[in-house]
Amino acid sequence: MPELPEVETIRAELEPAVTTRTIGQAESHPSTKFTEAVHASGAGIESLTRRGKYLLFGLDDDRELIVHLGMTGQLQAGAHPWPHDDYVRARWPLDDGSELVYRDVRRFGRIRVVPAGDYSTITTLAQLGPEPFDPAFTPDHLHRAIRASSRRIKTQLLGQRPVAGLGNIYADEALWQARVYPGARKLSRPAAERLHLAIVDVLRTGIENRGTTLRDYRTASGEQGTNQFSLRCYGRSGEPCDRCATTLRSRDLDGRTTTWCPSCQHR
DNA sequence: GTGATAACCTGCTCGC
DNA sequence: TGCGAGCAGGTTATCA
Repeated sequence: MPELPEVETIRAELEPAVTTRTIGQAESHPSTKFTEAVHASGAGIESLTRRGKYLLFGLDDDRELIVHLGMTGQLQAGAHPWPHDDYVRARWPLDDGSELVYRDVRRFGRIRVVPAGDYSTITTLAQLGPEPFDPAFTPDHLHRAIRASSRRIKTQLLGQRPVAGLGNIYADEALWQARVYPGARKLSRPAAERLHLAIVDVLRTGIENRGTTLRDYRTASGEQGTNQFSLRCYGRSGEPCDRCATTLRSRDLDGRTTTWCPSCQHR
């Protein structure tokens, strides 16, 4: 389940392998989620950046190849990234003899090719909140963004509008660290300041640990991340809270399994 | 426009 | 051992 730290880790590893390379005749899985991969054939790759959980390959013909990894997406580049198994959804051969390969078991990912900067057909990307490490992401911004909706705080965070890049793992971790109840619909100013700090901290730690590998996630070089050993809330239902020893609970919140401490994160 | 919910998708785990 | 049900969850579409 690649979130911002996982996508950033993959981006940083892929960047030197793909920038300045020219794409040959690409291949894609027939699902409409992936068929646009072939539209990048013949283009040169000028840059590889990230926005939230999206990878943006800047092409030399004023277009962008956009890849979202969904739940189980993996990207690797090299001479022989993967054998041709049933889960490879796209291949982009590169002019140095290597290839960029996208593999996605559950097919929740998406590949698009759009005019550079035109995200009008990718709603989530077009309406993405600020990057967590951008000066525009402030406690005040977070406070105002949360107040603008009556939805649960965790649901809003997963919606990518208050801040870009959070998924279920890092949202649970940040809310635990900030002592904010995930099902709350209002956020006080002091709580917004704690949550702002926590979001930045858990994502920065996640990047330093090269992501969280629970099942499918691998870096672009095929290695596991190590952030799973730093998790203090997500996936620990039934275990004692690191802060107060109260047993952590989990429940379904708007369709997402949510873990929290009923004592530290009181309603 | 907003909020809630279903659907997509497949490997894995668990209970029988 | 084998089978079926349920679960995991990011994004999009649909409906109220």
